Amino acid sequence: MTPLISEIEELGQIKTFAKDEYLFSAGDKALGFYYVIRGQIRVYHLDEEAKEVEVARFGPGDILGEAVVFGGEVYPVFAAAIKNSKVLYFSKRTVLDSLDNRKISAFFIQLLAQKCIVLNQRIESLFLKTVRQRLIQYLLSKCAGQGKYTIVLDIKKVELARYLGTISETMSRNLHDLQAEGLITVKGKTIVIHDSVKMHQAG
Amino acid sequence: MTPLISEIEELGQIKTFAKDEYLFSAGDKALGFYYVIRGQIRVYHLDEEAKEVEVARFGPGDILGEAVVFGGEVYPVFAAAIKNSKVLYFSKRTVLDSLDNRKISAFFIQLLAQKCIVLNQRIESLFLKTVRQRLIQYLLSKCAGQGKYTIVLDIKKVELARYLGTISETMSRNLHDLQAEGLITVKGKTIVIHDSVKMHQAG
DNA sequence: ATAAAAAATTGACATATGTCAAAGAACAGT
DNA sequence: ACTGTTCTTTGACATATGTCAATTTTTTAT
Repeated sequence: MTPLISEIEELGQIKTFAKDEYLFSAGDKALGFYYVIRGQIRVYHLDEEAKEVEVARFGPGDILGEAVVFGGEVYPVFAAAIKNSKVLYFSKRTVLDSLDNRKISAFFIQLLAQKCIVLNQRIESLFLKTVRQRLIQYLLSKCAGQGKYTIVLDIKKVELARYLGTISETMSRNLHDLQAEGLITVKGKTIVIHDSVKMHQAG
Repeated sequence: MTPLISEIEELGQIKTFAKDEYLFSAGDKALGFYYVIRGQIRVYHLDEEAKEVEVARFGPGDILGEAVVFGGEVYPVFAAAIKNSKVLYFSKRTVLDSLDNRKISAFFIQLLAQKCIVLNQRIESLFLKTVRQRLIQYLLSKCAGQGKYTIVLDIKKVELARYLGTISETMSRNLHDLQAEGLITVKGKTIVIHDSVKMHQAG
């Protein structure tokens, strides 16, 4: 989620993509990037057996492709809409020509810097050895402070599993264990954390 | 490795750090970042048992701390020199005041964008299931094209193991296996890849 | 050269995790 | 409400990996 500033909004042009339509393909020259207004974008690449492996998903308020536009040559992945989507498209030329504007350049510097920080956190959490630890950390990251919290997952559990670097079966078992230990209550997509402090200790 | 441009070099001030001296500590306000001229900087954080966990290492030509300066508030980690080191220090104020200069802002945008790309690649490689796959990918990344290659590790094997998200024992066994399969020859820090194509297939 | 310290390898072993398969639960469309 | 589809959970099982401990190799210092 990144709110745009008006100076930048003006640079973009509105585009719409129907469900399953491509924004770009791997290998395409990176000529522009996208701000999602409405809908959802799936980013994936193909493995050896030409099977799609999802690497990220972007929704309203997210920006995608900017790192490649500013720091690379060609998109390394595919991007396709999974719902009818509305986006703001920013062409590389237009944006580069606007970097004289201090507000605009500062915006992108901050945007990219924050992305770096998030990516670094992601890497660190992948270094946590067990799925249990990664799962606990993820759940705790969804609630601030201490006490009791209710989390409602906004993604499918398969997707959460992938995000945590595992598969749904293993995650399911870990959720089950945490529940058996009395740390959480799971009901469909709703997860109640009974005590975030105890939860943290259990990691 | 990032070569500086003269406009930016002028903004920095030379500082030296003795072996084991701190550049900054976790929790410190992020008031500036560093370009390493000579020496080596260890970046780490402390786990629950107050044990140091290294997360990165920076050498000549590397820039550290810039993402936090541009996109955060406080350093999330510790940084200390592991050799006597010479660096260029850039204060946040000085750099922010210089973003009117198009060349300077473009430099940082590209720098951060490329870092994002590298971090994304890192995340993707951590998603490769087995240590074997990650090791093979790492070795292949060290040699371009196809054919026979000789790699000389410039880091300790424990460090490479950590980088790959594993421990030295497991890496050692995997190197042994690859050698037994005739794919590589290991002699100390020197690793010879006999055929990068076969190597790739073995992943 | 020799001794001491650090790094790397190897073995034995427990276990968390992925794979395969099947059963249950939640969901969407008619 | 019913039916087909998708998502989730559970079980049985093989295995890659981390842990602990011992040994060998390499590096460093005297």
